[in-house]
Amino acid sequence: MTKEKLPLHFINEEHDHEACIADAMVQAERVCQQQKQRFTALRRRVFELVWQQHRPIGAYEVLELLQRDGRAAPPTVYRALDFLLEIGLVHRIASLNAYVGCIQPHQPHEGQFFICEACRSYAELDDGAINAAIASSAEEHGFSVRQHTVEIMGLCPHCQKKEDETS
Amino acid sequence: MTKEKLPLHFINEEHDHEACIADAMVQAERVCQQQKQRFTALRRRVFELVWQQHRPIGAYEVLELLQRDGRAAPPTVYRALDFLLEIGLVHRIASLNAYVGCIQPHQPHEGQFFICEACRSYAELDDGAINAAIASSAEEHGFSVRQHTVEIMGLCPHCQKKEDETS
DNA sequence: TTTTGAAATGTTATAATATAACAAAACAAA
DNA sequence: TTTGTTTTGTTATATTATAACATTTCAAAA
Repeated sequence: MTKEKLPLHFINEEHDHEACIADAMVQAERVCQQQKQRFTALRRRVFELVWQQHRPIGAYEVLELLQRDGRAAPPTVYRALDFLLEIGLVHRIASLNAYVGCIQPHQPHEGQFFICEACRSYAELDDGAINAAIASSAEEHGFSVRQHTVEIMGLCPHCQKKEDETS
Repeated sequence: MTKEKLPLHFINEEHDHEACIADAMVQAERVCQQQKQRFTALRRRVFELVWQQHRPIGAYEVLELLQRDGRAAPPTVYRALDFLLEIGLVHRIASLNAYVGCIQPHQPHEGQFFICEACRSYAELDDGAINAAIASSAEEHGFSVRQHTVEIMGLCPHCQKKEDETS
């Protein structure tokens, strides 16, 4: 489990990714049990593959990885991803046609994504101020919100530093 | 030109769409001149088709409409759309793989989109509070923003009313 | 006015992403 | 152990987007 309070996780040197994955698997297991959903071998494997990357990964990339275990076709991957999306274990990044593991699957949420264009690492948060600003703007215009997509592209702190050094 | 102060334009009964389109064409012309870009017949036509819908429209939908004028292939449409995106005359809605006309092409911006899932009409705004919340959250996490995607799905005021009546 | 080079468009093929439809298998509950 | 439901396999195909190269158009130079 990460020590940070914030649900933010740009990957960096200190990050213990083995532990991070293991933790995520346990949490996922729990979420499925709670929701009385089957965490089958396939679903577990797809979730693990997505989580391992720790960056947005395309469905066909997942497929390639999955095919190392044996034959598999697109619907297999999409169905597993759809399941994981449904119960909130992964999120889809619309602007990249890609998927990321969800960092706080225990409580349903939508969240916002900060994605580094250099190293492709990302951070997921559920920022009260952003949520409030959207809700307030929606209310002002009489719009009733069902779902929101907030994807912010740029450079993570680590890659900014690298960029400064080269220039 | 719409009389509303806000760059919001869910379409409704009062909306004079003929005038709206005509106005948009004039503005687009001006923007191209200013940026010394050619507003060719094709680009003009594609812009007009997108604007006419007044809702997010897919590239292949544009293609179909375009083909009524004569033969055309996907790259033709994508190139025109890419041009229009580049100079800010249209926006792409990533979560729908679709395109919308930009309501304030004279000043570059990114904006946020409220999209009605019932009637598919949309509103574009550039809400200071949302922008500020994103900027502040980014700063807090040391993230440097290059571009943001904010797409909010739900029901426009008009369709909420309709829904209330039927239930 | 003609030439010329760049920009735009046409055309064919194909890549990348995603789903439909139906068959087989796995599984949970009766 | 049966039965019905859920999950997965499999084949085909839909949808969205781009690569590569040929042709045309156009504006500005000569």
